[in-house]
Amino acid sequence: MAEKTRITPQAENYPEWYQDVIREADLAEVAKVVKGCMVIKPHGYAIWERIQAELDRRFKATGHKNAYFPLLIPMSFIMKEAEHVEGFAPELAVVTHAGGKPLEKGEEYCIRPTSETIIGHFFGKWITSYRDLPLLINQWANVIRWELHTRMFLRTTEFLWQEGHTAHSTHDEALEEVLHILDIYGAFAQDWMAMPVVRGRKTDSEKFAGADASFCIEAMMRDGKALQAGTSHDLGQNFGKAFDVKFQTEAGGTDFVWQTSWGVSTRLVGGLIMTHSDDTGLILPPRLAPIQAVIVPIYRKDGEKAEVMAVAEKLKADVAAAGVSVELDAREGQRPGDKFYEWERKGVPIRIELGPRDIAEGSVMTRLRVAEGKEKMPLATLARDLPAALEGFQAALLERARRFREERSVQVDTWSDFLDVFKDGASRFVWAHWDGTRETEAAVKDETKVTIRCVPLPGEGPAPEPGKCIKTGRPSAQRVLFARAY
RNA sequence: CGGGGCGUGGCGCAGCCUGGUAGCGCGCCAGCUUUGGGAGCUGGACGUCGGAGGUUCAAAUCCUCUCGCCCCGACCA
Repeated sequence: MAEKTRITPQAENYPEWYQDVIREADLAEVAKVVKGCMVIKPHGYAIWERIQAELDRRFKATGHKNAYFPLLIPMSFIMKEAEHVEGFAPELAVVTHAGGKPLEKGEEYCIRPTSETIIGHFFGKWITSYRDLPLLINQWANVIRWELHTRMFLRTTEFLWQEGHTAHSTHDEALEEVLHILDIYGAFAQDWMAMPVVRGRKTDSEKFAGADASFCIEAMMRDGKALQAGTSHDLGQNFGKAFDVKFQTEAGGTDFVWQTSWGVSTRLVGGLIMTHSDDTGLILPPRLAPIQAVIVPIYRKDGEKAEVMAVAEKLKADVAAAGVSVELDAREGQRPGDKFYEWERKGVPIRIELGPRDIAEGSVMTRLRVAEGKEKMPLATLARDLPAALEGFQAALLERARRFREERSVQVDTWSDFLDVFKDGASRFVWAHWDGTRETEAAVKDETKVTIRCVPLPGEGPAPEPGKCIKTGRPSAQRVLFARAY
């Protein structure tokens, strides 16, 4: 029988493949009626909810508290921090009319593109003493940035995220917070998303508008491009000064607070898709899969149906009791083959087939989402063994992703080799020397569209060794990460 | 904003050149037969052909304007 090709193969057209996977897994659709926006459908939103739940747990475990600030920000606030204005002004959506009347100049609001300014304002009201510090706040919210090019999950006009905002009495403490959060992001990406990341510092030209330094985690997608999956910023005293957030120090003087901000967004869902999925559809790591296991009952006659469904219901209850999120696909009118393909497209990690033959043998046929064949497992102990099987699958996905990345990571020492790696729009992770100047970085970008993703933190990437800049030949202390990026 | 493309049942498309009263596939609904890797047959529902104006006896088709979307470039989590 002819295989239905609902999903464009990755090798044929990667962007098409990405869109197809999202459609076939029923994660989201382009809103169309609202420019650049998307509708996150239940299966996609459920993944985001699982991401939220785990990150929220980790933030709270490290002393952060959730709060909520207004969606609308006075335009005057945005104007207060020079670099911030310059960075965000072009992509603001501004409210110019309200209550049936135009707003006066100076009364306009923008819809938040990020909340440093309005949170800075309130920090100024809340903080008076070193005893009020550190102040550790997180907000789950939506933001709007008027992007020219949008792609579902990766870059949409409106997106969901969390933004952490903290204030500290010393720069050392603020920097510690910035790096601590980066570790949380890195650990989450690796342990929950099964997505290996490189932790690093952004170059000056890539850093957040208004930050002294930006740190990031960078992941490799299956086309070799890099995805910035999370950022953590050392804001210095920039916003403290702009919003007059002063405090009395223990010694009796006054100082401006040292702030940080950090965030991850629904972009993570895009990263998840592009880290694991294949030409059959979505692949989800069990820890983030809304449905971890699906039971597909198989029967011919009504008599068989009653027996199979009874056993299936019992199995479902046992599996659920073992802590596994399980669904029994009892839909009529669809043959098992249909259901198999559907759940594969949706990325369910393990499928359990249960029919009269299995019941007679006291077993079930199982199949992991990434596997050659099926495995027979005893019915009696399945519920007990399933959690371990899922953990094994989680680990296997991480290992697979890690191997994929390593195979596409190279150290490059000459400009011609560099051009060769990135020719025809290809991308890999290239570790190469850079002279540290903005000019050289810009020259590389202009010529190749390749950017420096980050300067790796200690322990990331190749061990630091001096060398010569790939473009200018000038001295360099360590290799940095180059790649095409989303 | 520059270059290219496209708007026709829910989705994907044909029809347009050469005007004649809208068709195909998938999906959907009903019934029967099926059900261990994408089922078959029969019957059925669903369209102001993106919008406005014009030419004409007659416009999905020709002309003008307009709106929207997609792809490629400059901004970005």
